[in-house]
Amino acid sequence: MSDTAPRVIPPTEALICFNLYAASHGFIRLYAPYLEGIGLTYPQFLVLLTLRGPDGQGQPQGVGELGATLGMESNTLSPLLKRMQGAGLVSRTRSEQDERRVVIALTEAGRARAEEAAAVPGCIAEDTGLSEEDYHTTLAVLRKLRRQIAGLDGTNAAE
Amino acid sequence: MSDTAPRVIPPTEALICFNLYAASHGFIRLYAPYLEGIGLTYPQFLVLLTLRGPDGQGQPQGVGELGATLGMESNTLSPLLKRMQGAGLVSRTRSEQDERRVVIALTEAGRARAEEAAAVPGCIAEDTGLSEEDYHTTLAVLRKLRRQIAGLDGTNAAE
DNA sequence: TGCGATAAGATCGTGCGCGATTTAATTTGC
DNA sequence: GCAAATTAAATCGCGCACGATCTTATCGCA
Repeated sequence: MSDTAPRVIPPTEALICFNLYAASHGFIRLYAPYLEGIGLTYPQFLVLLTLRGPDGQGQPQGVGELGATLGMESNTLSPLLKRMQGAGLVSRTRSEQDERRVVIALTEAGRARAEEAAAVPGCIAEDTGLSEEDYHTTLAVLRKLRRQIAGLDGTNAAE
Repeated sequence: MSDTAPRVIPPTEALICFNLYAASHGFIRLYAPYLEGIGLTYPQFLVLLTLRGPDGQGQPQGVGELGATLGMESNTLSPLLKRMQGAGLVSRTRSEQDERRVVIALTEAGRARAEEAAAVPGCIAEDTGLSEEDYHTTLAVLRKLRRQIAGLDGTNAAE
């Protein structure tokens, strides 16, 4: 039984990046059963929430805007959005003002699905049993960390 | 210019899981140029660090132990380790005591590469400009979070 | 007005993650 | 001592991530 516990502390445990990596995947595993229940993958869930907007009044947006919000690029989003279109959740239409742009909008089914999706984080929060205070501290630490590393990777060097 | 900034705060920003997701991928992007320089992917880097051990005196271990440390399973590790074997970094040998087990050991080249890998986190830490204090707070928050969600996903229900 | 530069998406190849299944070896129960 | 249950790893399929490249549309500017 206690053979499962590692003899020494693995070196990865001291790294912020590994703890982020492990925590992120851990959280996605928590979401999995809920998302599977409504037929979404985790990134699709994020896209749906973004299109829905904070108050359920989100507007259609281009692939690029969506990507800027979520930290994804067209090489990830294009196939993902095509799958979501195939599932009847979003529409993809070329902008008439700028034929390069593809505007993504929720379909009726997509809007309904987004409502279901919006309820999931609450369930997870309950599961984790994280206190209100811990929640806010954690969020603050993570957002500070993200700001710290934003535009540090060569892209977005200037603002 | 300021058109890039979102008009409203995206709902995903309020989620711990998205902030973990974004920060994790952000960090991996920071590591990328360094790891590319030594011919490693990020998960391969983690495997190499784990095998190296905290003091460079790590011992060979089974696929399962490696997976328990890194939060991966054989469906991820098996092909990954085969690629690392192909690159001459590790050896994969069936245990004689238990023929089900496959023991992973660093080759000489692997040990050398692990030393290079062990130097990378220091470079990143410099890049980020994170203070000693912030580093420890962040690490503490993340490890607490991981403990909070560990064994909450149905697997590992009991200890 | 026309042409080079830039920008928005799409496509392709490779390598993870992970659910589901398979194969093979060990342990357990009788 | 042997069949059933358990365990370790591998395999398969699909969906991200992401670097690199391609296509097409718009912009800049002489």
